[in-house]
Amino acid sequence: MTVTLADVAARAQVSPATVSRVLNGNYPVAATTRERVLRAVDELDYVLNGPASALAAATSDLVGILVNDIADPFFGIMAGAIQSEIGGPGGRAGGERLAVVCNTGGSPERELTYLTLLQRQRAAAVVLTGGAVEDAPHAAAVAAKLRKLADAGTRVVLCGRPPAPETDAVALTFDNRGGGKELTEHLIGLGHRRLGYIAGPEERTTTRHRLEGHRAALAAAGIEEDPRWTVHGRYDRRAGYEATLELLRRDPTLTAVVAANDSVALGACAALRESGLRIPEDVSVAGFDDLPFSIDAVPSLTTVRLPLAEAGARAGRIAMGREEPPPGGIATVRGELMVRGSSGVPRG
Amino acid sequence: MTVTLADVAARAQVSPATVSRVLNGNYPVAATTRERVLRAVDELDYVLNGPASALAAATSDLVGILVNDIADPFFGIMAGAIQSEIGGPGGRAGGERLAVVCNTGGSPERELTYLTLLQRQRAAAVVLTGGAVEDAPHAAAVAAKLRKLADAGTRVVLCGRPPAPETDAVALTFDNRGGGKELTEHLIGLGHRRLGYIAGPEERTTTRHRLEGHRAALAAAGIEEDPRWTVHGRYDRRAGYEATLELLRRDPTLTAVVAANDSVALGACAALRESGLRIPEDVSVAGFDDLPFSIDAVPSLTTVRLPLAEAGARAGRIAMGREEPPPGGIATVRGELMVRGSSGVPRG
DNA sequence: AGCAACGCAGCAAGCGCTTTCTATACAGTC
DNA sequence: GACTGTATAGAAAGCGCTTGCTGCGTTGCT
Repeated sequence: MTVTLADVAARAQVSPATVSRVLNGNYPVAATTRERVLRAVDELDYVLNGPASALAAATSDLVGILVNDIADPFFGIMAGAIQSEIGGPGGRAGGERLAVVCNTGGSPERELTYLTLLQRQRAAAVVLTGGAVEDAPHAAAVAAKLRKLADAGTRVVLCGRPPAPETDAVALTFDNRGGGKELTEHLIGLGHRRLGYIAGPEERTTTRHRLEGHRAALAAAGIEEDPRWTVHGRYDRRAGYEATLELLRRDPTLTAVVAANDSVALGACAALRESGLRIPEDVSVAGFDDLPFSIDAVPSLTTVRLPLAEAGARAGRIAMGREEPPPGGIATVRGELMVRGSSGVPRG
Repeated sequence: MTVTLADVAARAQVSPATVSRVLNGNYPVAATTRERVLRAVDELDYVLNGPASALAAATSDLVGILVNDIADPFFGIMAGAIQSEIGGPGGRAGGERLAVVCNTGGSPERELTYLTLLQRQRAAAVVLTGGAVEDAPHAAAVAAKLRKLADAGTRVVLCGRPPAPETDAVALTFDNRGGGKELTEHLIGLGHRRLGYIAGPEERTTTRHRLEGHRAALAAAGIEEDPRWTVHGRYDRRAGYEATLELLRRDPTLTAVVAANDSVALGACAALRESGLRIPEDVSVAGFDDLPFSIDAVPSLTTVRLPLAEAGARAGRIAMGREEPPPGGIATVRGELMVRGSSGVPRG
């Protein structure tokens, strides 16, 4: 039925071992033999049996990329960059690896299950992207899994995710705290004193870090924060829309709204506009991430640019062992404040 | 080093065969024995060896999803929906399958390579999303691959992609032609007579179909199209921006710009605005797809909504054999015209 | 010319699992 | 009490590939 190595060997009049060596190219094979084998492979339209090969060699060419939300360009951009470095088809690398992205949907259980599935497949490497959930038991479970993966020879790297303690996974962390601080400092510098903050889901590290940065900036400026100024929600436009309405209800005198990310900011803009408020004349808005669409918002969004593609590419190279991990296994990737039209001097 | 089935068997004082049967649950095993085995699995923290299992059983639990651009929500939304139905961790389905998305970047070679890689892994199913490239040799190569995959027992389904002739792959096709026609009819109905069209890459089926719909509408209204009114570019905002500038240069009297998709439309809006033109007073703009951000554009985008998530979910179910394929293996999924603020009556 | 060294190919032993077939044990039946 | 039937567990034969080791023919050296 299906063509096997042995069939190719028979056709090329060599032993299976030789065919295997030609295919893997890590053993000297005479040029003429090689050619004969290659011809046979071609003629028989042979396709290597991945599982068999993985079993015998005790390694596979699978590389997993875990993302929280595949429909979100934040992850898509990172995943694409990682994948392009992993090799995969068309990547810069030589060997053909199957770089696959797994969508956890932000669910801790799915994250764990995917890790198990990848462990089961004896993945060559795993890259986890985006913020982690701040649940101690879950964090411990993930750490344990990562340790086990590493033990089994799987390279683990975290991209845009805080380091995992008790683990020697390489981590490329975004400086969410610093970015958040800078962003709010910018608004304060413009004269804002009453700033609403639309945070992400409570339990995520990213949420907490950005919020901490925001608060640090307020504190540094001697602004006392009103608890009513912070609303939590999901990382999407809808949440931004609703949260903004809520903020406006709580305190109509706010002059700025800082959003957890750009999508949320877009929702905030919509809500403000529908409430008859001009941006930035009446209320300034700021986002985070600088996704491609942010510059097209009207007015264009003041935000913090995260080098998603660069970080992803680097993570990919590290996962492939083509770049040295940063000293200590941890690197912080900084964002860059992008001041655009959505932020301005407050009225009055 | 690593725990194997035999280790578990030894610990549970049963044969490896029994352990395998407990794990696969398709053979009667006494409750007490089962429990003993399960306990051993737990105690040893055993993880099945995927490749070995795939080799022995001649099937794997991998399901591949091919997308053209993982950073584009158009694909992200579909992929997410497919994945959630595939089962994967947390999906509705029972068995745990590893649903993985592969990013072809729109490159025909990568598409082929990924298919080979999936074939090599003996994937259980493969879903190809998005438009295909209209290159005869490549189409033939893909068709051949798909046939081979199907022969090997892999279920193949196309989602948002035209049917593959000479293949019995199930196809859920978007009615790009109909949507394009309806969109342009809407603009014509508003009084537009000079409409620019920013098309996608020339060689893509999606591009051609949408453009055909546009032209059909023009023809039906007796509007003779000026070749200068069509510009081709990539499916991103940048292309939309540049193409719009080009269109304006070629014919400053255009009263409407129809874009290949929403991202392109966003770029078009930016270019128009920078050229001092108001939307829709001076120029109307229309997109396609109705991605989440489209409603947030200012003015919000008139576009054609494609039921991406629904189609993806259906494709996923079909791929898993949990839903009957449509009669004839081909179904057309229609879009819905969303009239919003970016289109209006032309000036004058 | 003689011996070591080398290059290249084959043998064969697994890799860890699934599954067919067989064996055992018990319960039910006449 | 011998016999058949049913339920459950085990033995063993691979699945298709990789790789350490062996073997042989040839080249290089003295």
